[in-house]
Amino acid sequence: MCPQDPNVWTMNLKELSEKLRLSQTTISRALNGYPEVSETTRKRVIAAAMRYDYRPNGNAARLATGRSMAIGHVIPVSSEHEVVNPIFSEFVAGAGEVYALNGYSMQLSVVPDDRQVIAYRAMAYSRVVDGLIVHVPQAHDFRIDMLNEIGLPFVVHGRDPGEPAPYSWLDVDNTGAFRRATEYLLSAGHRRIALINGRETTGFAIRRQKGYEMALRDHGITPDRSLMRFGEMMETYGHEAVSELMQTINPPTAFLVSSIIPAIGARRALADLGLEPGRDISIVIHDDDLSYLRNTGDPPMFTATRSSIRSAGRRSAELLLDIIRQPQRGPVQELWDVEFVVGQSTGPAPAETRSQ
Amino acid sequence: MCPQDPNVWTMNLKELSEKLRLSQTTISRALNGYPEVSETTRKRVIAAAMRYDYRPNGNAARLATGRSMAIGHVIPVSSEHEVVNPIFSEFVAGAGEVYALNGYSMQLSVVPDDRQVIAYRAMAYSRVVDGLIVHVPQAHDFRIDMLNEIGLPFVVHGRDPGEPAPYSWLDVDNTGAFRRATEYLLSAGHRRIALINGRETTGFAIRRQKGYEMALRDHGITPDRSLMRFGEMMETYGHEAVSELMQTINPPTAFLVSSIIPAIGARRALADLGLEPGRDISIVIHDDDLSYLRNTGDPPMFTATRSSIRSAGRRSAELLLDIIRQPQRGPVQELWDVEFVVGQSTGPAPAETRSQ
DNA sequence: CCGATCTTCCAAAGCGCTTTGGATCAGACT
DNA sequence: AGTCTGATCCAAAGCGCTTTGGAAGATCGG
Repeated sequence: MCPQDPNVWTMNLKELSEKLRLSQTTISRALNGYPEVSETTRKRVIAAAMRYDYRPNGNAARLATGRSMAIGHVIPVSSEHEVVNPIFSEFVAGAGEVYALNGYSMQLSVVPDDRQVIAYRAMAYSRVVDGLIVHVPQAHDFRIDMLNEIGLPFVVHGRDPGEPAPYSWLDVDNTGAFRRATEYLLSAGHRRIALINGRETTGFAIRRQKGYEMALRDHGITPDRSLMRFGEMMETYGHEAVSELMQTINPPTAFLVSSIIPAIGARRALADLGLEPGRDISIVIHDDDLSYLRNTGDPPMFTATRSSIRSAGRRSAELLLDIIRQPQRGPVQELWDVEFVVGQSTGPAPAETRSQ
Repeated sequence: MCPQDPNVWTMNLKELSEKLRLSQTTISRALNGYPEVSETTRKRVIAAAMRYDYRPNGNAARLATGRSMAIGHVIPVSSEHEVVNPIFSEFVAGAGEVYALNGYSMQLSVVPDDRQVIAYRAMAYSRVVDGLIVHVPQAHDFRIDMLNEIGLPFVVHGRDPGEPAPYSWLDVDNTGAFRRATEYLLSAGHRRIALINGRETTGFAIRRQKGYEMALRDHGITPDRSLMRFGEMMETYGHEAVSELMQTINPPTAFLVSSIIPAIGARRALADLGLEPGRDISIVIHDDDLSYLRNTGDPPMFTATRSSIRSAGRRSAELLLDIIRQPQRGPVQELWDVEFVVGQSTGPAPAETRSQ
């Protein structure tokens, strides 16, 4: 068999070198900006390359250099709900910008979340990527150990809540954020505050719960498991969680919601009951600043702890590229503070529950 | 310089062949399932490969075969709003499933929408992908001509509303869907129906507008440009568009909204005015069936034309892989019908405007 | 027991780049 | 004139796989 490509055809280096009566070396160097070639021939080469529409074969270059100029991302699809968390697209958009600026491309693998390790392993070992971003670390995450062992550069978005093995990560201060948010509600007189959290095993959710419980305990309140929910970031999840909680004998007067998506469901559930956030009940969200779903308004519609996930994507990519360029440097870490903004969705606790 | 990889190291084919005292040929064939090798040696090879953790170098394989086993997607970021359309992540998730099932990977390029052509060209010519998916075709789309010229397999999600050049596409019947939706509102007595559409240049938006106008004309209504809005798929866009339209002297009694995201903004704008969809005013949306933002309920919260974007991603990927496997076959096309579901967000037109 | 036919394996030639280790030549300096 | 030094350029050796075109060895009918 001929190596396929029935139609696609572009000139290769050898042919171009014959046309130009120059060696392949010179052409390669001219095009890649090496100094060993005179400016006049460089110009000549570039002109010819344009004229004949010569493009180096990426796979050959990758093999020759040992660099793939690509970064891998594994996007898990919740096997339970078939949901792909919308924060990924936003994070990936941020990271993608940085890759593009630096001549890197991005390799995506969309896999059911229970098959993630396989996907990471495949990417790492096939050497088609020079580095990886690890998304949504869990407690005692396999992937971190595996990648450390392989020795492939990687950056974790978030932190393994387990033991602090040395690895590079970028995270927001989830504990601090949710502690702050809870304190805000407490100081407004709320005592029954529900937490509509993310999936229970994720590092994010664990830290957020911790911050929430710390604030409660500081005020002498024992965290009540029945006021906490864990789940996938879906609108319906927020709707269900809030609907259920509002049907209990002693419903919460305030909600802490892990993202704007379930918060929209939460708002809908409250609207079903004729309750208006900010007047009858309070909502604080964590706002990832999704580009298509902004917490806008003046004041913003939701009181929120805010941290741009897109910026996190950008910065994670930068860190990763730095690590790739300077592998000798040890792990880098970056913890981001979270902005707290007061919006329209919070108010004082109703008097009767307040005195309770 | 050594071809980098300071840490990462896995055994290569040559070394494994020496260990096994077999030729590289035999090992390659054994691992790739060719019949010219006995079952006993195949077992031996596989066992050794596992033991020594041998993984073929992907870039070498790609160069040798001429196949990259990768599909490219170019995701545009609106340079105006910095928005990445959330339907992409859903489409890509669907396509990604199919790629994974067939041993393909996905290469993503996130670029400002005005630099798309460059990104497509780079992907196509560097031969690091075996095919491409073209997203959001515009009228007289450059990319289609370019890819046809290059001869790289591709599938367009949507159709160029310009001249019907021969190319492969998968589309939903946007015209039919919006015609149907408009007719539904007309038959409920609505006469002033607003269209909150997508970006004006996109094939989707053009076809939807066409369907909307056809239905209006069928009922003797001249389409009114002042009732149409075009914009990025953002929550705030829906909010602004509806707020503005409701402030006019003769506001619409029904809205046709291009996606659930702006529809949420629309609903918020109406809530600001104390209006309840289904009772005071009507909304019909086009529902892409986003996994994290489902139009659920019984009946669903929004009356909608529904078509799963995830399924479209899956199917587009299948079509593309078929084309790659059988390049001699001509372009394939697939037009999907759209489901129409009546939900809670529509009702009869208010009496006063009805008689108007 | 011998040629024919499978079966099983191998040596070697790519794939299209990058990079090493010179070679060549002009100009500068003794 | 002879040597040295940069400035240019080149031939050839990889990178690690796949695939071609045989070559042995085993099997078998006659």
